[in-house]
Amino acid sequence: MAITIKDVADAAGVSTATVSRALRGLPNVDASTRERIQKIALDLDYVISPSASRLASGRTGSIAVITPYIARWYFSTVLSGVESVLQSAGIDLLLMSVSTPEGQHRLPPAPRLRRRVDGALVIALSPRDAQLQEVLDLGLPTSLIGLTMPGVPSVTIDDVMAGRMATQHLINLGHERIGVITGAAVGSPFTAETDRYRGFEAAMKDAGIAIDPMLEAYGYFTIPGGEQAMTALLTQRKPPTAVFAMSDEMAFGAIRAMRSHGLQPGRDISIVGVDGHDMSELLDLSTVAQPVPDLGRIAAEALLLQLRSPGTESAAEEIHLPTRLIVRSSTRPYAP
Amino acid sequence: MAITIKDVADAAGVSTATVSRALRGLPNVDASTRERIQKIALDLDYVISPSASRLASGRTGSIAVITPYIARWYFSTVLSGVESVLQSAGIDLLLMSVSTPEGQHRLPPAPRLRRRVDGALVIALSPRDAQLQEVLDLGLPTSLIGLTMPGVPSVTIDDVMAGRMATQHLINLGHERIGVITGAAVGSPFTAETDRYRGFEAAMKDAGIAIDPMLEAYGYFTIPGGEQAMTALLTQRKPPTAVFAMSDEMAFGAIRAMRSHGLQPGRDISIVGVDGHDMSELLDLSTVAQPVPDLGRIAAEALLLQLRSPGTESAAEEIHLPTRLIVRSSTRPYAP
DNA sequence: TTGTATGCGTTATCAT
DNA sequence: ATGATAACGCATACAA
Repeated sequence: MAITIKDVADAAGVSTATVSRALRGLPNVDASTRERIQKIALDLDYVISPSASRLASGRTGSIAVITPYIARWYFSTVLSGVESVLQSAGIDLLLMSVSTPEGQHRLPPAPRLRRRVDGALVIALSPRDAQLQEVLDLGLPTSLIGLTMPGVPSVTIDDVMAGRMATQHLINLGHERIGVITGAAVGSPFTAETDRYRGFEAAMKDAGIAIDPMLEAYGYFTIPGGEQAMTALLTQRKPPTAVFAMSDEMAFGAIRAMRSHGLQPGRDISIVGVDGHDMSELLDLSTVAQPVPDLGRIAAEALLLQLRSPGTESAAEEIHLPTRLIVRSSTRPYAP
Repeated sequence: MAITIKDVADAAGVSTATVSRALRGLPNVDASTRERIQKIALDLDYVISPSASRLASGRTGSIAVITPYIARWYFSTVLSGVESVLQSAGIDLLLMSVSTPEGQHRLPPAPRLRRRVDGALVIALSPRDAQLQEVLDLGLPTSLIGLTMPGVPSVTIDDVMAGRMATQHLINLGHERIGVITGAAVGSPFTAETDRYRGFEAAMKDAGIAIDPMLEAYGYFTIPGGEQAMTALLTQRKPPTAVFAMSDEMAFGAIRAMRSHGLQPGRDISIVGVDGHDMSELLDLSTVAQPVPDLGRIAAEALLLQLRSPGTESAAEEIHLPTRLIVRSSTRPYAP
């Protein structure tokens, strides 16, 4: 059927071993023979059989990306960053989504990884997720994106700082009744959400402003959730004059709720999000932008490095990428 | 190192052939021995070596998804549909993005496909894309999503109908000066864009309304592009009273342009898009919604079917999924 | 129903 | 620098 390494070897009058070495750029191959072999391989339209190569070498040349969502902005954007790096490196990208605690029925990821990838990249699962633990227990080289775990390499932003920046921005504008839209009730430790809340707390404390528990609402990191949360805040006796939404998508929903109530973002109530979502500019939303494609890119590069350095149990580096506050018209000075 | 089929065979007191058959659910295996083998495999924590299996069988158990973008809504949403089906089928999903005509430097997809996938799914490339042609020339079972080509199975919406529905909606509201925001200048045939334009033309013709070339603008299917296009339309001597944007994202940009000019969607100028983008509800955008996750799901299922039916050169079915008009407040009756 | 034996296409070890 | 050859782990045609 297809051309094999043997065909190339015969055509070149050398052994398959030499062809293998030549084509892979290994040393100890005469320059002229290498060149000849390369030309013949090209002429014959030879492509290596990945299965055979993998079986013989033990390496798969592919890595898995494990994510709870594919179609959401943050996740697809991380994924695009990962993909660009892996493509350049000639590594196959296996995509697998996993169920979320609430989510739909899916196969657990760990069994699907065994013997088929050299490493894994995990996007924004909860640190206490059992599935995540199973993946880590596989002992594969793994990097985390958007979450941290002790002893595991990761790439994130400084979420405490992000929460602080957003909150401080509102405080600087003179706001004191500051609401916050978080994800859900129970925040597990070490999550982005928890860290952002800590930043919120710290900024409020530094400013000497008491946190009003009535001004907290759950938005579940979705647009409808943000809308509901904001509606809840607006129907309070004393609504906030400014709101910190822990994601742009929740902020979008919040803006919608404001409009439904005849309120205008910025003019009537200030709101700031986190993400730097594509749509944030469109909606004139102030936000703490994170370099999402870079999160994916850098995590992928770190993982590749880990794969290439045999044995070197890297020091489980935690990489933090910088965020920046983008001020738009959704946040304005407090004007009673 | 790892457990092999031999270990399972020895432990069960049978041959590796029987283990292979038993574990893959092939017939001609005694029920009791199969059960015993399964239990032992489980106890031993045996997982099959994909490389070895692929090498021996010739099948890879994986399919590639080829897409020009990963982080854009349409593409990531299609991808999520594809992924759910492939995961259920136990097929590996190899993700590879390709360069667009304008796009960044990337490796051509075809060489990366050879000998490593059983089939390919292509999302919304141009029918005249050379890369697409190379992929098709590979002779792999392939399904197209969001584009059609003679002789190749595909899953799309009826784009002519989509264009017609959107336009007819505006006409029904009494509009006559109807603008249109398309992708770019040269529309290749058989593309969604061209078809949507044909639907636009047909609806206008049926209504006896002349098409004003001055009311056409290019939005390049992006938000900024849509914004520019709308700005161009608004700075005409006689701006349109309604606009058909060929994608929701271009409509989003258009809405922004309208706001910049102090105009309100629906009240001042009506606008309708195509997609049913997550954000369309948030922005109260009327749109012709397409079942995007279903496009991916159904294409994946069709491809799986094709892979399972050996030899059956399926009749290159073109599947069209239904769209539906969602009316929101961005479109209102013409009121001079 | 089960076992035997060969082939799948490389890589890597050990010679030369 | 190059060659010979034994793995690599499974699938499958053929026998039994």
